[in-house]
Amino acid sequence: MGYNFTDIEQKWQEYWERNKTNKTVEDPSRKKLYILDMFPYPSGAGLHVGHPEGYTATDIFTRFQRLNGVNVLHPIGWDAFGLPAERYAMQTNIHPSVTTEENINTFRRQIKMLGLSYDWDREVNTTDPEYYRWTQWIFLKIYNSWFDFRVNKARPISELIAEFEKQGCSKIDCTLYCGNNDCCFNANGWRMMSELEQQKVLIDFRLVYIAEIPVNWCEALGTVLANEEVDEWVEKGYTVERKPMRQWMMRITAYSERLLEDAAQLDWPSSTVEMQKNWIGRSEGAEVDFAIAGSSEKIRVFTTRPDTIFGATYMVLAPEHPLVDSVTTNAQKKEVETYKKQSILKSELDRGMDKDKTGVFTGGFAVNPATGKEIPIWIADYVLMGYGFGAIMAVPAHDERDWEFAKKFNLPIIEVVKSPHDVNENFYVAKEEPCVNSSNSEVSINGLSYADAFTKIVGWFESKGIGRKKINYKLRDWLFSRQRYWGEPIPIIHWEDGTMSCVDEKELPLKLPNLAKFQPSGTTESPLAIAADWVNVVEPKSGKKGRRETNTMPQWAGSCWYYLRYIDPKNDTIFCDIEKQKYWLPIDLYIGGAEHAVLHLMYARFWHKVLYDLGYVTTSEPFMKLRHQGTILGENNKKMSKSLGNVVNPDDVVNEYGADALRLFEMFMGPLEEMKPWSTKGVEGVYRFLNRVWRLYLTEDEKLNPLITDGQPTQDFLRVYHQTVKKVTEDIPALRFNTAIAKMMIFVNEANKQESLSKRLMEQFIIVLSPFAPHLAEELWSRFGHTESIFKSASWPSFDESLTIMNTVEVVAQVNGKIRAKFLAPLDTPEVTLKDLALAEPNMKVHLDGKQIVKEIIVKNKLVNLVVK
RNA sequence: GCCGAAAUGGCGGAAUUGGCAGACGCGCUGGACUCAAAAUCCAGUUCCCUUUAAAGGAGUGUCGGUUCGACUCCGACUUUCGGCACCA
Repeated sequence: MGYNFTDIEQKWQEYWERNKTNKTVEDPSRKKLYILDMFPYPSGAGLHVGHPEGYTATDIFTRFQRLNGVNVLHPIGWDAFGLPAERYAMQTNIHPSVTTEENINTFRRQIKMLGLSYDWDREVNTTDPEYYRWTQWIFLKIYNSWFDFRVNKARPISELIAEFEKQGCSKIDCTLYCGNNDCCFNANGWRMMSELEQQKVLIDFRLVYIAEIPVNWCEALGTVLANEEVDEWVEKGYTVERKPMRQWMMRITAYSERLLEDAAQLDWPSSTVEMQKNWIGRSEGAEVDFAIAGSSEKIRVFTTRPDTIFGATYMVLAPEHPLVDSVTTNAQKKEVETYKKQSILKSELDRGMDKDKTGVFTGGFAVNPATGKEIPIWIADYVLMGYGFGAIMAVPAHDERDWEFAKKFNLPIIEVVKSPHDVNENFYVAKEEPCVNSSNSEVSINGLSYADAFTKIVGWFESKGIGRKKINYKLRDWLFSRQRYWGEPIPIIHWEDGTMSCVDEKELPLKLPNLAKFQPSGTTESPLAIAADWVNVVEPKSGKKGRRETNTMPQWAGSCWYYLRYIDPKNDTIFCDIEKQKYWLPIDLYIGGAEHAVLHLMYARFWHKVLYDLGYVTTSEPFMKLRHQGTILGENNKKMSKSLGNVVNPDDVVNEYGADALRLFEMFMGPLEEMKPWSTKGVEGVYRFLNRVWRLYLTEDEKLNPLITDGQPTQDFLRVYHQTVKKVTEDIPALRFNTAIAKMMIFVNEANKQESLSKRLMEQFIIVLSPFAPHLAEELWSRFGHTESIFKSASWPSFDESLTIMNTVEVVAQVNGKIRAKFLAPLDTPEVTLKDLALAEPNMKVHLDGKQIVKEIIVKNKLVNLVVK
């Protein structure tokens, strides 16, 4: 029988709720901290033990900081749009909003049961029209923006239109937007365009645009998936195929450089920064144009090895490349068509699976600008349309893939970098050796190192107007539309004349229509297409007919800015007041799963940067410090899963041991960021500790322990106390909760040995314990006669460094680095005395007997090491 | 294949600046209390040799190096986990 945690925890949870103990308001006179948990998706399964891990960590930090007088914003809310609720609706015809609300209620109850100190007045829910009104509003802000590479930031599209009206696109490098300069126009040209033509031009500039692209279509789900999402669903057994479709895209690629650069200053796990870096995939190289023999057209390629251009013996286009048809000769047409069809059907995943090189000759030839020779043009699916220009110059001698391909199809291999072996036997990709066989009448890079050859040959490209230095990124634009019902409607109307317009800001939120059935529409459109009343619109003035966009936003949209809404959750004139942001931003600590390393964390940074450029947010980065909680495995050391039957339900743990025990155990298991297995015995261990605390303070009949008096503590116990305060004070900000708890256990063990206990110390210890076990702490605090919450009436105790130190220390005596004796000496005993004390140890004498001391190492308060021969 | 992280008793882990390896907890062993059990309390618990103690030896994934001294620093390797994967 332990203490009655059920009553105590319920009592204090009700107290906090009634008294709004955790309510937070701006107070410029106080230091602030914004401590955030990753937005939970309220699934039907309820909370699992992984949730309380991160939540408890931030809660302890929050409570600790509040006890230190810091004004802490610590909110929670629900990322509630998403496919599971919609799939449930397809099966049952129960509206997703109904299941969503039920799930949220479960999550809220469970989270409150854990005693987390959220300010519940700031709770947000992405499916609430008052919330997604602003998601739509931000979407429109992004849509109505363009990225100006001249100033490296987003600007309102109206400023671009103003510029076009004045001077056309003369001051803009159009190649960065529409890929060529062919469409360029002057001010008059712009004015002469119809509205539809103008809109088409602007599409290439907007940060949100529609494109016909091959996407990952999942028939069973009735929706497309982002590249990043494909694996997840394929793993679950769904089939994902490639299909060209009209899709909404967000131009995240415009921010490649800034997302990369700014990541360096963030206090994030290095592995996460590294993953984002790899995802962005910056590489420096050159773009070069290869003329097509017998044509005025050119093939543009990206290469990181322009130094090897003299070795380019053939070219490869991606099967989807727009020039494929025009370079293909009649003789090769059939073969090329067949190959194209095959590879377009294959998903990128399938293409990657099979590393065996395949391809076909188009019959066409290009001219290598360095050698002047004609080289064959092939198509092959090892060249991807989505990277670079979807075309490569193949240098088989110095590239693994090109070498394999050349070997298979008998294409010439020419050594242009001095290689340690015959390049016909194997490729050589290293950059250490100088160039060879690389000269023509205008330029020679023979004998030059990689760096010098790179500079010289790119200089030659530039002088000839056929190429230039180029930085390329792996990052691709974000596929933003989903053919779903349960998501934010995209506030765009398509008119019968082909033009598009935004839903007026004043009409937001554009609410989801009520549907009775949620099955896919049968076409590739979302179920919204069925809601005729909602979809079809007429412009009141002109009578022009239009159709609403039926795609909805992906689940990531709502979580891209939720942390801003928490700052100002009820504002109905703006998504977040800028003055409030100035106080609260940026987020000082963000804790959540590592599975969001690239997706959520990259998308949110992107939106934040756009809003920053447009002047709606005050910082360039949202999350300054990020940590991931480690996965909690089942008791059998395997990932928790229903099929393995090793899932632990927090409800059960709380029922049996209480929330304080659950919190304490999750923190005691090991380092926050590491993966670690659950242990029911371990929960019992910390539960025993809480009971020891209870009994230390209260007698059997719940009277204050009579040993607690106004007397003085012993020197030794006073030291343990100060050591405990120090350890916990230092460990909490460093998120080392396991060692902080260990020290508190030592304190309680020592306290139990005392013949009398200082009331002052014992009261202070409750404060030290309170961030970890807030319910128990509140209860004990009240037993000392306090009438207000510990978190309102107490402040974090200070420690005296000098009192943490022992005045007698144990010193180790070593001979040749091996411990031969230990002895006690007063603190700061001089070295000479330490040596004498060591020499006096009987066992030292044994080991020193007959030997000569050649060296003495004496470390004050620690050790004496005598080196002998 | 490439990038990143990790490896310490029977188990989770501690030792953050090179200075007593194994804090704290679990488990286990013995004891106290009890008619008995639970709960609680006390003692012990890295391994080997030893009747015990003293004393000794080995020991932080493997091999080697630096150092008076290495879990900690350096080099090579093994294994596990996470990510990326024809990215030109």
